Amino acid sequence: MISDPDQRRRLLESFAFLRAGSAEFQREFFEQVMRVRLPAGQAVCQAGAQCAHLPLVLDGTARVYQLGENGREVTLYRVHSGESCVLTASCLLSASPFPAFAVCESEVEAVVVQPASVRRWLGSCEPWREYLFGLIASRLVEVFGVLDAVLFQRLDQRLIEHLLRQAERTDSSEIQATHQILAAELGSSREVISRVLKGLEEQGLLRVRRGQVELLDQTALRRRARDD
Amino acid sequence: MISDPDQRRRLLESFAFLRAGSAEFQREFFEQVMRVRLPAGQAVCQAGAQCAHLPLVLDGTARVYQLGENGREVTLYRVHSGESCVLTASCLLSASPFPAFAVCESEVEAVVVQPASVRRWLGSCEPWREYLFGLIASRLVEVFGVLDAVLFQRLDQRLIEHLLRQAERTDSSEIQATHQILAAELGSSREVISRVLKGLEEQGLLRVRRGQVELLDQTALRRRARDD
DNA sequence: CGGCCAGCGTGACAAAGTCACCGACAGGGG
DNA sequence: CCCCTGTCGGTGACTTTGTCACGCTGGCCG
Repeated sequence: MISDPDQRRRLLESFAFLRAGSAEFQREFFEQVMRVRLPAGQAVCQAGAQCAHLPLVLDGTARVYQLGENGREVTLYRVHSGESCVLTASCLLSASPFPAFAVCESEVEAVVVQPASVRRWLGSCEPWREYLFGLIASRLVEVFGVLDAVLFQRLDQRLIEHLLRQAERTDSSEIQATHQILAAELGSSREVISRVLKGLEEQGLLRVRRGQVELLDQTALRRRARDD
Repeated sequence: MISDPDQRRRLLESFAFLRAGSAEFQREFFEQVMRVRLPAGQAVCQAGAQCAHLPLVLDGTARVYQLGENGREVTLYRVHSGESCVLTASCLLSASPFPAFAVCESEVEAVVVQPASVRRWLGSCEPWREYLFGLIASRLVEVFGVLDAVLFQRLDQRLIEHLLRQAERTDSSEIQATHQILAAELGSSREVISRVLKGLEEQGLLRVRRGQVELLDQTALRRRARDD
């Protein structure tokens, strides 16, 4: 139950489906939903677990990833503010076990919805339906993209692309990340990332320091990521 | 529009959501839906295309796969009788482009639903909602499984698993498939499949002939797939 | 100061993908 | 019958990627 008018305003701003919904839907939404705060590093879902709630993220990001038996990882996608985790949604609606892991990357502020409410609103609220299906579709596309990258693209290109994206996101040419973290991102292993980075450093495209990578020539890197 | 009583009976048998739906829903369904027959080998969807209809398969199977620029493929999942293609569904509901390819493996008999009907029934018919969400969830799980296999499992084990599944499906120890087809199934390349098969043949686990693989010692193969 | 440990480098090897090329086989037409 | 052609499979040489074992280093903390 959300009663604070400020919080209600915040939810309305963050979620278009809520603005688009009827007054009854909004009333019901505020009544049924619960606010939660999760610390950074908090595990949200374990593979094989049943999902008990659908979280809608207001602030912060969570990372959803696969884990191999040898300890290797791949990031599947991230849940940002205004979004929700489709995997959770579909597991919850079909009572299948969650086939991956999720963890909070930063402190996460969210509201959680009971499965029963998720179901009911699917029947009663068109914007809510659109919202969920939109999420599902975009996630599917993302996951397919990951699979495509893993199978059909060279690691150096993928690494460069990721570094460029990261630089753009933080608006800085210095990316704070250990080789281990980059490996987990791309589904590779630390040693390989080390080697590739070293190669790129020898070509003068970037500089490697403990815990960070500095991009030197972003245009050359972009070119390298495309054709090579 | 489906008017033939036999066909209607057949649809009712194939789709539980239809049996579970109200009389009005059934009437509307039979009225809105159209029967199609696609020959084996018919391409159903191209990457980047917009989906115009949601197909519900009555008979036959379709294969959904990713295609890399160098020509390599991976099978993502198959659509069997009684099922439908979630990718199509979600693309259609969210107007995103289809991120993969789909092709009929055998002759396929299906009914197609207009996007408008898909949407309307989501609002009006609970069993239809359950059906679609169930499909989405199971596909998601499958695709995640493929990604997991590609990243974290050895090719020989994956190949063996696939051959064993195939043998079980056709209830025969002889699998009809070229190395090329096996490679496309697993997201590998022909040469590698050839080499792996040769290795297994040298261990006396199977026999390779032109266009087919004969499994000799299924228990040993099963053991090999597990621990190795 | 010394120990500890996360982060990184490296060499040797194994697994997988790529490229080029060849031979073997099947089926059809002359 | 033979030859032609296209599909299928085998092979060697090489590259890329993953794995394993080990060792170095810089920073933190007792």
